Amino acid sequence: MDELIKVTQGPANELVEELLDNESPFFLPQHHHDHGVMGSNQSPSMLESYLLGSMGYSGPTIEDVETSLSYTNHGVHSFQHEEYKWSEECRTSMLERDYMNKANHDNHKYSLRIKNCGNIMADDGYKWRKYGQKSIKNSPNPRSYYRCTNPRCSAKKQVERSMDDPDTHIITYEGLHLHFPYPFSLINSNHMDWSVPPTKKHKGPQPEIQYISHHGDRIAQETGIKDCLKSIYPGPMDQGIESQLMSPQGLLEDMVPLMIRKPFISKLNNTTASSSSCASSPDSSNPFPWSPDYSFLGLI
DNA sequence: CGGTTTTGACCGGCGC
DNA sequence: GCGCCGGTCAAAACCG
Repeated sequence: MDELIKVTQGPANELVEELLDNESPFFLPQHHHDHGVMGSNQSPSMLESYLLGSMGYSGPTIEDVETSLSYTNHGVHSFQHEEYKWSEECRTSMLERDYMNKANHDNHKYSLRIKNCGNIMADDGYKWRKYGQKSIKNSPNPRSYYRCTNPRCSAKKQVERSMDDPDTHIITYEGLHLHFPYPFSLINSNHMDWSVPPTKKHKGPQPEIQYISHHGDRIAQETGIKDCLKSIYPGPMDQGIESQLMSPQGLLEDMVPLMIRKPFISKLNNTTASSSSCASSPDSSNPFPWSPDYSFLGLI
């Protein structure tokens, strides 16, 4: 556990190296990686234990989400704001006020109700692979099962339409993401070329999610987010990279993962330098071997 | 051709 | 023990 604490106290680039390293204490072999039963009988990894124990982290609380909502919106466009809109084409895709199903809040499992427009699925910033679909008893809508495409990550989610509102998706997340969302992507090759922004775009129609207020304190809002990103970004933060990070696609800051990550990021912000002694990545030519879409790692 | 989705089979938990 | 139900697997189909 001392090693874990030491890692969190290192500078951001060292932290990333740790995260990239299979031998890192952060990435001890996961329990029940692909065969775990969703539920309470899954023994936590050391990371989870760490989050759960030493840091007093017990999964996202309602307060975390509330705090993150206020953080990401800076009071500029509250969810009660009657003029609040995402865009002309897609106005909702927002977390409803009753986004959290407290009944499912235990065991790192929680549900969100996300209202969409049309068929556009809420993009929470992670890449998911569908691994199953089941029709649910007493429900006309099937439930889809997704796993995070990052092989280091055992996060899962289930998505189904609400019975009472076909525009509302009920998304149940389980497990902790061990990386950042993919839209932060800066590397689109097998080499560490931070200067080349990615050209890959999402498939299909995407909601025009706008993180910048239509009305208010845009600069102040950007500044806060930039500071947050700079504290965890492993490479030089030139203007191009910054614009990528700050692109509308890159910051779905109102969505779930960042809500959960935010308390942890604030801890990273306050860290001081230390060394780490861990080995290199298994494939040093590709720092992100699981997917070119993942540009840098983080913790959720 | 490789990655993703679909879909029926399989499995385990749970209630009766 | 049996049946139901939800979750997962894995082969086939699909797609870019």
